[in-house]
Amino acid sequence: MKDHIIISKATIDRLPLYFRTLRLSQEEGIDIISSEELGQRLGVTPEQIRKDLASFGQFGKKGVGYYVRELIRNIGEILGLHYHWNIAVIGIGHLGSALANYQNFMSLGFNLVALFDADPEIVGKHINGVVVESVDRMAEVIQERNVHIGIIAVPAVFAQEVADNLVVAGIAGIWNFAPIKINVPDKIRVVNEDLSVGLSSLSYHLSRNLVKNND
Amino acid sequence: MKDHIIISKATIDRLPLYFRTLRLSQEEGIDIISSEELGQRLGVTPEQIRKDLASFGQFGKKGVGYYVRELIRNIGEILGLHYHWNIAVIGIGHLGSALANYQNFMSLGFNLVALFDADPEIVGKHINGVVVESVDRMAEVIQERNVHIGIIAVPAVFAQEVADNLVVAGIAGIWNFAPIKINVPDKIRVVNEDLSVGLSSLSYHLSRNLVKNND
DNA sequence: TAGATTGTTAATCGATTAACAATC
DNA sequence: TAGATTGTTAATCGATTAACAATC
Repeated sequence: MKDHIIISKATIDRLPLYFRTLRLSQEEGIDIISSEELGQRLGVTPEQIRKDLASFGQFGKKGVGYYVRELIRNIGEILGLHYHWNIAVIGIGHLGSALANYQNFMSLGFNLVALFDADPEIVGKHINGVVVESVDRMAEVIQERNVHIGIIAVPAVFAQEVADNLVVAGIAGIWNFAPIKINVPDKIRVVNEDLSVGLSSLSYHLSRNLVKNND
Repeated sequence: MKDHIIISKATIDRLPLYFRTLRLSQEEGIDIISSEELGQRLGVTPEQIRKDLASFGQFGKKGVGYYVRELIRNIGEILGLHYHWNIAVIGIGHLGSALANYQNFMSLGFNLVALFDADPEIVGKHINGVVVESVDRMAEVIQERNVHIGIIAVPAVFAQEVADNLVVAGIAGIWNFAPIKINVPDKIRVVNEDLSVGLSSLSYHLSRNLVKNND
């Protein structure tokens, strides 16, 4: 693996897509797939796929294609899914419980090991086999259960406070669903998931259709 | 508005961010804001903000900054939020109900007007003031209630079928949460929301930290 | 007027697409 | 061997950053 070279964010974001589509192909009994065929299945050009993969090594066989099983393993390792990170969800409202129940995370190899909420009514409930703890116990539970990734699903006003506590507790990465910028030390990795972006961009494009049709 | 020029996707995706941060600033009583100050608040460079806004017109005052109230209105109109699109959620599982309850959509001006599920146990329930209809009635309900945007929150295997039905019913845009590529006619706008991308990219970066620290 | 800040043009950087030699 | 398909290099395209003139 050429890990001295910086890989583009766009490439990294496409890898999960490749991973998932390859697994589907595998279930269909496909053993070997060309970049052409894979590209068709996920709406990406074959050149793009070859370029993306080539930045990590030579996974294909010229004149043949890619061995599906092998490529799945390789992409999984590139993404670090084989580490089976322990994840915790903070804020067990509608969104938090949906995330706690989201089976796709488990199928990617993540382990849900802790849930937290501030509401005494919710603390003690079981979701997806995990009991909801009080946020007061966050630091100790995170250390005990060796949580690597914290998923913030609390209202925006509490997000920074939760982030601070996660950092103190020794979390490595944060996945933030609160619609607000959180500030953390540089060594902590943060990915923001902003649900209003998708819907707003739809709105933008639909409006433009209206304008165009009125020409 | 210079709508003959093609605006970059990256710019459009930042507008909702500006919009939200401006509204927060407004609540704090700020009337005028500079690109410098706004940039600090959302972690974007001031040049980026000025460039983005300038592609739609001249919204600021040189030597002064941007009038917050006015800029909010302008960005809202660029994004087409003033059209108050009618939205429907299909698939009222954990994720679907979380989306149906997500207040941020309402605050952006979207109207939740319909919910659909295939499970008779779920049909008839009320969520966020809207009753869940059977998917069998999708076409007629969508037309009756003039639904513009369909949010697909069904399992991947049913996503294409749902998309086809939405298209037949005359939907304008689709927001797809199913982890699969859906095929629709070109005139239909699709935005894919892929929750496994964020978590996988976190995993990727955390793995690289491990590798680096072992040097 | 002097200071501040926008809007725009030019320079740089990064990502995608095209082309093709290498090779299975 | 001939055909197919990768991996890589070069060319193009697009987005960000830097610089600064315009002007409030």
